[in-house]
Amino acid sequence: MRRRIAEMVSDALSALAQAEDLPQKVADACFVVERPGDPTHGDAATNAALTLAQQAGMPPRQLAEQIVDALQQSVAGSEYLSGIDVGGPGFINFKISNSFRWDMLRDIRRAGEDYGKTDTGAGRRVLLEFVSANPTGPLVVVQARAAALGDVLCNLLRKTGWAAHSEYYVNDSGGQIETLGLSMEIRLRQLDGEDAEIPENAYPGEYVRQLAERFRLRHPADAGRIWQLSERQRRELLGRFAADEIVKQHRALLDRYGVSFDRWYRESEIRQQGGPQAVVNRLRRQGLAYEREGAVWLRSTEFGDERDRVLVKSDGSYTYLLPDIAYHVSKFERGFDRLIDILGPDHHGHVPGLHAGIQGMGMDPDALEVVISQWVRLLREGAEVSMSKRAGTFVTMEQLLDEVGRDAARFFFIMRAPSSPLDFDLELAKSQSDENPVYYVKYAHARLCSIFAQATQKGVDVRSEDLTGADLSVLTHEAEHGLIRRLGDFPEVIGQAAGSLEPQRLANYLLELAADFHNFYTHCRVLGDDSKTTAARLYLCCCCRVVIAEGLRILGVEAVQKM
RNA sequence: GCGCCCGUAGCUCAGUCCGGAUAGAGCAUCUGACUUCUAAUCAGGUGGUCGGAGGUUCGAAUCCUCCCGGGCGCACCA
Repeated sequence: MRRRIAEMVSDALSALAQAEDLPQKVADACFVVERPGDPTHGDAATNAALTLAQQAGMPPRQLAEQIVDALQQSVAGSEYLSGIDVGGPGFINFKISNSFRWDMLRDIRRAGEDYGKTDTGAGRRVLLEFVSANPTGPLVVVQARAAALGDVLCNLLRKTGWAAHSEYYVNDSGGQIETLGLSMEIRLRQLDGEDAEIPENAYPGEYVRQLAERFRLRHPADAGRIWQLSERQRRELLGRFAADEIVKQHRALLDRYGVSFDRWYRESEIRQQGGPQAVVNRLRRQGLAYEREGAVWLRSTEFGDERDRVLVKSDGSYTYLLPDIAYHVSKFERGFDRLIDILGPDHHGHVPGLHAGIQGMGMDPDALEVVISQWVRLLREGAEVSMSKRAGTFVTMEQLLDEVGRDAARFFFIMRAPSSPLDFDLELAKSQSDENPVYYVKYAHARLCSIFAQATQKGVDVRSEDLTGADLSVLTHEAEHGLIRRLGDFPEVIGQAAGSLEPQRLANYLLELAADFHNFYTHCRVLGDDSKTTAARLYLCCCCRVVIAEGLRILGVEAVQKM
């Protein structure tokens, strides 16, 4: 629609230029057609006269009048436009016709859940990596945020025509697994009645003790035999066992959260395939890696990094960065031409090295987009819940889910821009009341379902063909027009949210849509005496329900029938 | 010190990418609306130096520069 209007304005400008009322260059200047914030200004507006006034050498309003004159012809010929005028400092406002509204509703009903789907991605392959928590302890609240974000982005990208895959990178190798093994060893000694202290560099959590108990239960034979192994072998065995168990727990918890991954990619796989070694070899060959003080360094300053980064430590073990570069190389090799990493706020220092590594390996660093998912601050009764592990007040993702539930948690995380630190009010998220935005949207959906249930009782089948033929011309109330207009915005919102990787746009849209619906519900009785009005309003309700349900599906929030 | 993010109503935040019409919601607070499809709702009132200062522009919350405040990062940790 807006594109059509833009063409008309363009044509009008050319016509004016041709008639020599305007300098030629005005005809190809830029302007936008958008929806005005204030509905009384019409359904679409262009700032053409404002941007071009100076070049045309006349006041904006006067130019606007001329453009409007030139547009009159085409507006009169369009079945989708019903009016045009000049407003404010020189905006040209367009009013859409009723037939446009009706056609749009029919499009929505025909498309159903496919409404808003686009082919922007053209089937190109994109890989989203998110959460990727170390398997050394329970998932925490920031990871719940990243999980919701990644899952919703994945849905949005699929909705816009991308072949999106989600992946979880499991750091199941390296120093931290050894540390985990050490922690297990201490706990096993304690279980055997030894008076073993937990050293500073081990994980102190209670969960390690539970894992140790499980190890004894599962492998009673090994539990005695491990003490004959070398320290290194023992810690590796125990660390691996614990990490595997923790990964299983993470996976189960994420499942419960409604987040599943297409693939769990283990760092140990990358290592077994020799990925890190291959990276070092190639970088060395190209002079992009060098040895200094017994360590191998990446010459990342070559690519704009502020300092070079260590790839292989002087003790021969890898840094986090090296296998991660190898992992990203594998992403490209597996045919993904766009990569999105969602990282926690404490990891952004890692990005320049990764970019440099990718570039050094001959890949396009711009193909990797990094989204930083910011901190979450938990509030309880207005006070911050301290997240200190030592103080023992720290809240895990599991506790959060137990307390507020999946839908509220996901919606709250998605409501805010990823780059903004988030205050999560536990009381508000839990409250089953009008204060809670999650319920506001869900309630709109439940209300719609309730209307359909009533309609069915009265013998009207909302899925039947007779509704398809409803006469939509009776939808004339302001609340109806507002709702229809909002429904028409859905594809654009999807496009924006997916394009900017900012799902909060969709959450905010759904809140606005729900508000429009509640307003409509209050002012326009659906199941009334007049069967024509009833049919048309049911038709509108069908469209509204589809859009809310589809929006909630993308957010991973359940669209309930009853509340 | 350097880099990234944030600063909009009493509180929590949209809006910033792509500059436009009197800057929007929710919560809090005040006033109204249930014999009718769910009042988990609706209508209305109160509430603003868009962190500050310059600059660009016909026009700036939005773009540029500088400054202030808060968070995070700057390891042979991950």
